[in-house]
Amino acid sequence: MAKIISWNINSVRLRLPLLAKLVTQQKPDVICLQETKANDDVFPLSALTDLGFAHIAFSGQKSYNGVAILSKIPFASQRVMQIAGSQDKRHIAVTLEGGVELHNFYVPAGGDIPDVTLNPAYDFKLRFVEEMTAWSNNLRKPAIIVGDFNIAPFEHDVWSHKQLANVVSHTEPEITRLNALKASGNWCDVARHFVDEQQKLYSWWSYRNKDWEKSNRGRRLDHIWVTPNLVSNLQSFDILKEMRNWESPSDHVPVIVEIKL
DNA sequence: ATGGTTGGGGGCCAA
Repeated sequence: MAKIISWNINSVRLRLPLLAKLVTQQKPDVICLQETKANDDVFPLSALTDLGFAHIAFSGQKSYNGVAILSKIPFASQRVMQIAGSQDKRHIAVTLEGGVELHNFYVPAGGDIPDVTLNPAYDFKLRFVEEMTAWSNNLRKPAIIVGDFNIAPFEHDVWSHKQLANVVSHTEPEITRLNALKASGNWCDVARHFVDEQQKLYSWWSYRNKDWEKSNRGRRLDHIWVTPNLVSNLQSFDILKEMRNWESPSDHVPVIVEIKL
């Protein structure tokens, strides 16, 4: 059984102490990070190796984006994709020893205005997910995709379906495209495999709130999906909500799957 | 309708 975590860490260097605490508490085999916000030459490789991860793949850039996979399981191979014509570091993939492909994505947030003619970032986000779909169609199986998809697809993936209907992350064009991606690989949404669709489920709470826990205006932006042939291998799913109250937290909390590889 | 906070990096931009 392998425990795999996906977490938008919002600066890998700033949050090394939280990462250490997470590793101590959860003892994961693999951690996929997004928004490392560090160029490769300042990536804290030795500190992460010291946390027990002998195998680390990373692809970063200065200030923005950046992804990494920390693993106790060896990699048979690793690679990155450039998506939607961008140089952004938003994807990294490894083939885990045993043959399962693990893909880690940081989907663009898409800016504030949900209009492709007024907001190039929103257009980029939609095209990014469309290109993921084209990629997914040609994927060899079995595979796991994780990451900050920056889209909350279901009604109860947001605190208010009505109030967020025109807010980027929960708009119809985004959800339509995410559903197309999901259908292209017949992907299993692991969170909703374990937790009923009618139950509220969030992985992100804005910093711009006096009391995130009391207002509880969350969104489920972080996802773990597996190919159909891995569904019977799923053991558990969890969202580490309490980590949002740790000192100097990310605005995202880790999502966790246990799966037989 | 607006603003609220955070991180990186040294300007504001992105989230």
